[in-house]
Amino acid sequence: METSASHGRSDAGAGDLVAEVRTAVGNLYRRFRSERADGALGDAALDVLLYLAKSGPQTLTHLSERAGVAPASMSQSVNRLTAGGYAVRAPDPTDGRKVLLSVTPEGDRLAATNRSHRDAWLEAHLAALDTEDRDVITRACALLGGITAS
Amino acid sequence: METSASHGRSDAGAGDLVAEVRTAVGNLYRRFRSERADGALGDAALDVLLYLAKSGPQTLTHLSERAGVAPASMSQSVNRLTAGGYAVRAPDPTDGRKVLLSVTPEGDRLAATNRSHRDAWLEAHLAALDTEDRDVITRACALLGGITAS
DNA sequence: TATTGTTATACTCTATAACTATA
DNA sequence: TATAGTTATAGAGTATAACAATA
Repeated sequence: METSASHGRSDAGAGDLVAEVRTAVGNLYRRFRSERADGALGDAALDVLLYLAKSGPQTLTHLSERAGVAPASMSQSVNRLTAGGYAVRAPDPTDGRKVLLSVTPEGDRLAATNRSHRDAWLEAHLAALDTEDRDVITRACALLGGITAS
Repeated sequence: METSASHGRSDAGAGDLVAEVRTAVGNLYRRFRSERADGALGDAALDVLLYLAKSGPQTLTHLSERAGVAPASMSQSVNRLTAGGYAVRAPDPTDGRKVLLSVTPEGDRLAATNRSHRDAWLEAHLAALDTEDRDVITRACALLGGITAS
């Protein structure tokens, strides 16, 4: 008998693979969301903070597009950052309609704390894999990233 | 120069790989959540419905463990199914403490509608890949699934 | 007019705490 | 006592609609 799953036959395997991807992605995402250093910020707000800390000031539209959410949704995630004193809004000097979000020193501190903690769990497991297995995951991320980008 | 990303070097690549996995998983998850046939049910409730329709009656505890959420959270997802007439609660004949969730004929119909629609987008993209690429994704899902299960 | 961003409002999802019922 | 499940309550995340300000 053919082992259609491991050989990846075109028609028969595609449906099953969808389920496998859904399960793996769902479980990982939920795990990510629960891996936070403290309760100061939720996952979405923390993700924005980490991005701002790494990439410098960004406009709201850019942040919302990156996260794949509506501008109004991002505005509220940003509200949680500003309410906590982790970020500030400033007008864009070249275009008065735009707002530039920047991280405060306190936001930088929180970002540093969470960056290491947030990824520690997954990083440890990935480091335990051998080079070949990590390469498989790297290539799969690239393939799946190409799909979501399309 | 070495192409460290594609070769997956042990130490240097682990941190970057975490970011790649986070990005790919986050983007896919948000895409999944937005791919619903209609507004009758949210993603979590729909996921339970599809599972029940496929696997038959299950207890609440089993459903909560499968989804990786608290029993109280699952009870409320189930409430949305029963409120919409898509599932019913019944006592377990062998243990009065347990509740068995079952799908109604209407729930079965909604499940059938959503199952095809929900997966259509990803399935089309996966089918467009060649056998080798699909195999990479299959193996990556298995590897990542092993990590979340641990 | 088009773009950028905000607030108002409502819904889903999830968690913890407190409770009931059964084993 | 321990297990299975529920309700109450609260917070995060998201969306749409309506709005203001700037280009």
